[in-house]
Amino acid sequence: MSDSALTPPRSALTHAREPWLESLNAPQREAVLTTEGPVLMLAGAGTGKTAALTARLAHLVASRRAWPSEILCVTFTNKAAREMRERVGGLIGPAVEGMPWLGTFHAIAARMLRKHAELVGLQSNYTIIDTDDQIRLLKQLIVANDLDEKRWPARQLAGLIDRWKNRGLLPGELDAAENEAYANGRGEQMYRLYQDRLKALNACDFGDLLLHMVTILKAHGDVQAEYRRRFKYIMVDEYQDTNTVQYLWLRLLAEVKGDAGHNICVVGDDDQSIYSWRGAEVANILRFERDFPGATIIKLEQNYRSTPQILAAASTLIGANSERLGKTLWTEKPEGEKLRVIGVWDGPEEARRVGEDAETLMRDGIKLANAAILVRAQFQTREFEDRFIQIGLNYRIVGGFRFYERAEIRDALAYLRVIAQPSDDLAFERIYNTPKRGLGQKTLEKLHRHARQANMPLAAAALDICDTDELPPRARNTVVDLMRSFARWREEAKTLAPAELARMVLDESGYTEALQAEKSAEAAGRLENLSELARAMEEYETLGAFLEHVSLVMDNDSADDADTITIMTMHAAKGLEFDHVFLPGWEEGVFPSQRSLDEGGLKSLEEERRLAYVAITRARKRCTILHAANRRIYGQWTSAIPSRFVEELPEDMIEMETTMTGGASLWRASFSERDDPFAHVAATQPSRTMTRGPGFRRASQGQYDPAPKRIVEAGRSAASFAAKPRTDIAIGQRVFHDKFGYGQVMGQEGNKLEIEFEQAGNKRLLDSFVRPAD
DNA sequence: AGCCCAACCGTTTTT
DNA sequence: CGGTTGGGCT
Repeated sequence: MSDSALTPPRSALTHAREPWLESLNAPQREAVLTTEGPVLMLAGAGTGKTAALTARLAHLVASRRAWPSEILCVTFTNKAAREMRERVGGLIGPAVEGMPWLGTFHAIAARMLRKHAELVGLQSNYTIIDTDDQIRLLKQLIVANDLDEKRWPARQLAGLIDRWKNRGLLPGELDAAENEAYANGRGEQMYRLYQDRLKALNACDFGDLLLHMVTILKAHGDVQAEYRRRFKYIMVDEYQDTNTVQYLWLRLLAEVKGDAGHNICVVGDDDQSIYSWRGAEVANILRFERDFPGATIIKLEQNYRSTPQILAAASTLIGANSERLGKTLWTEKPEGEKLRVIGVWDGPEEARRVGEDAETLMRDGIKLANAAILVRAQFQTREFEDRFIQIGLNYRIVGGFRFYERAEIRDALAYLRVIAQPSDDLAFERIYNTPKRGLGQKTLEKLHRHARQANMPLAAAALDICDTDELPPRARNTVVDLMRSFARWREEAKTLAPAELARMVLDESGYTEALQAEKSAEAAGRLENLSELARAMEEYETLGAFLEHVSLVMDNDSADDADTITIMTMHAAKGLEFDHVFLPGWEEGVFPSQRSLDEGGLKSLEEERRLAYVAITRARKRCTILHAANRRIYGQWTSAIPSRFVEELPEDMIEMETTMTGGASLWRASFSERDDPFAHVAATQPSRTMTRGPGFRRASQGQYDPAPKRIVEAGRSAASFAAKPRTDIAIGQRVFHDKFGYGQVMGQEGNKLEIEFEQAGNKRLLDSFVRPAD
């Protein structure tokens, strides 16, 4: 169908004008040219999904089927949206500028909601609160309703409410069991109270953005009709990750009564569904054909990324799952290496081994940026970090706290929010005693009481209360000062650039000063982050514009160009690719994780398997899987058998290696434990057992001598080949390190330093990790 | 109001 | 083991 010969002249013309079609394969082209009716594009890993999606978008515009403003194109992350915009821009030029409806689910829903806010009792300038505010608000409600916050933690309630919202459930729509889940049947009541409180604050949380829009679209046919008319085409990326409320929202926008359905094209891969724990429903993609009858299904199966060996291994592994739509990846790439499966003694050895391999890569002239270590859980990163610092290997850990989640950034933003929106109580509460200015719980309570009585926001109440004698003189003076500052800042905000205002506020509030006084490594980092924030604000004309951006775009991609190996979770690696991929920790209890084995049964085990599939398919050239016999988890030495996923790999695609004496037989012994008929029943398998045997003793007493022949001496390690000692650092000098803080240089050897840290003790590391102290 | 210590807990993460 | 949190003490 995709061939131009089969389609009339128009297509020939199209080809001439649309050069991007040339580089697509047949199914990709079919996906681009099938513009009418529902389309499900099943795109396996590395099959050029984004290329097809962007080409389709470009095609719709170039062929005049729709104006850019008539296409709704939804992604999950800002990164994906940005990438799409850039790539489409590369194809059709500045026309993308006029694509207001290309963005994340949340950004688009927020935009719609601004327009129709009054239909759910909000004003169009509503605030979007994040998880932190959400928890604090719930905590207040829990206490106010005489619930024991210890027994019924706010986190748990927040989790429940999130899940309800993900499923599109309003307070009145919970069934009995659901309601029982919190505080003996008070879940629904608390949910309702929370929603009321949000409304009173003119705020909503992330879940509400979509849920409110679903409510509006359902109840107001005119609004729904308006959007249906507007969106001639709808495209959805990563459809397997959609949750119920997103699905409902899409249906309301796409469905046309009495018709086969709108021009909705969804792209996804059921085999890469790894987010069920945050509400994603694989069922959405599995059901697509039934939801949108007459759908065209197009499979992208030609992989442009990996070697045949990597694909075969991944395909065999995922074949063990049930309920798949089923795809078979293939490639024209030449034969490559087999996958390596390496068994090691313990965690430290695993890290040493990966470090050595990375050094070998460097010696062979391969850039470390082409390699990645993908772990199941964050705790695994530590072992690598320790080792890499020791041998001076450049690394980068992706994940952890994101920029806008850091306390100092959130504090700074809270100040700005109070300036922009005096009614933002949550922001006010956050900073009214940050930095410490001697206002405590009691003052806050009085403010709250006054605010409630006078029915005004906290900030207004604070101003008001100073005319009374409700507060003791000291507190009153402090509050007066603070409110004067806010009045002044609000005045400045009218003329000053946002970035300048931020600097002024941080200065005058005493925030900067308090951090400077701390003198710790952390504080220095925080100050750095704050200037980063101010720098980021330079691009914005108004404070309001910046805050809107921040509430939805919470990402922090600092693209540094240093040649570093990347350490990140498998989840975070989805969508990325690397020549060389290391997959450590393939042990029962680590991967698949103990929790997935204990809870969730087969379903969650299959999700772990999909995660393994995602991880393997990140590799372009070489994939190295490791498993350790012993590992320290939560301070306890634990021994484990290799992951069942290792067994599921096709034998002829892998090369086994073990560094342990006794060799493979030891592992075979481990495998044979699974002859136990219950071994494959997740919950009954005692997969992680404590060991008090020789292994435990040897490892914990540090007497284990790692096969010395394999260890590259630190002094000769690859990192120091290009040793260019820094001229700005000398022995005896005081230096600063982001993680270890201040220290004194005790020795220098090439680009390596020996430093006696004030807090962290003696360390050897690369000079690029430190800077001279001021 | 603020500091310190003990108890607790411990996947994956976006917006 | 190590980070966070909350309660209790000063």
